[in-house]
Amino acid sequence: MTAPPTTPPSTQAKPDDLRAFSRSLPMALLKAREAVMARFRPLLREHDLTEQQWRVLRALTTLDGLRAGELARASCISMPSLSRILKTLEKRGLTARTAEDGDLRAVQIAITGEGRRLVARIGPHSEQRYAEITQAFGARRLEDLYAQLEALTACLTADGEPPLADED
Amino acid sequence: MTAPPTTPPSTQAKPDDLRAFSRSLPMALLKAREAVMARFRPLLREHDLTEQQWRVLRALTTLDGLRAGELARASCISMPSLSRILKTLEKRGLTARTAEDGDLRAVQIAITGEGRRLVARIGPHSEQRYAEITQAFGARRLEDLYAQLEALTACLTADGEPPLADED
DNA sequence: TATTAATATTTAACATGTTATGTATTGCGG
DNA sequence: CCGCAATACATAACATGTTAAATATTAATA
Repeated sequence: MTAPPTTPPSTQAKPDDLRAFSRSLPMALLKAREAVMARFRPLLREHDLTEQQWRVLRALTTLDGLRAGELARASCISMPSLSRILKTLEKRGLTARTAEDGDLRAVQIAITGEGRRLVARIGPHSEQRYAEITQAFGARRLEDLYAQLEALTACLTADGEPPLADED
Repeated sequence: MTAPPTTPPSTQAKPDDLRAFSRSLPMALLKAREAVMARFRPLLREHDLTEQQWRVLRALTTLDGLRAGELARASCISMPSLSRILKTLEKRGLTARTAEDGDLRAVQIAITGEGRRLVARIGPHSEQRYAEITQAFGARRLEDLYAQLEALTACLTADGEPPLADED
């Protein structure tokens, strides 16, 4: 009873639901992400940047003058977190806010010259780590993995979940 | 100009390194994980459990009497976080600590009867969400994705990184 | 125009991740 | 037995994730 319906191909004799636990998709994604980030964290730490701060700067380098909401989506950071992160980055003089003309609610975020210089300094090293990972895992396999991850994300975010359930 | 990048579906001609940004492996893994977790979070929320608390209870259901360090590794949670989580779970009467005989430093963590009952109540629903995901994405593709994620993790954690760099 | 709903952002409260440090216990060398 | 490194946890400090509520501004409507 309560047999995990996943029924993966190669299975041993294990206490029934243990395997279902260690074979958790969120865990697998978490571990993979951790393994990847471990390659980048030391580099960012050298420049006193967190992973998320780096994502914000990186996004602004490409897409400057974004509104906060757009920046949040582009960097995969929630608005509350972004608010705090921008406060920190502004204190360091790496970004700046400016109110939008037409809409006084909106704020446009820009990266400063100093911010750009920092990204320019770190960028090449980051690319190098990326190249190492690509080489270690294989460029083709990596492309394949990208495709599968995007497919999974699309498959789960597109629809499938009725907008809202019911009971609190 | 500075067109809002709200969900650009097909990659067009974009400023060179934008793609490198949106094609970040950590981001891809993050998005996929988010998409998956979105299916489980409402369920856990109904029972006032966070994702990490659930991982701990789930691990203890299978492997009871683990030491804190072992539990941390099994559930992919850092020791500092686990310490806090166990405090919360104990207050709710779902887990219990007991000192180990031979080694007074070590602590063995056990799940209580109430904890087991809670897991038993949530488990089937969780399995159902899992089955939905499996069906939506395809069982075979999912197995393939597992294999690739594990390969990537192994490939990056095995070696490749000299133990420690140099400068401060 | 006054009211109200919707939008963009911020703040608050709590839980967790990350890094460094503290504390108790064990094990070892002298 | 004593001093000391190593081990197993716990705590602290800061940054972020998550959820809900607050604030300010705009849009919609009566």
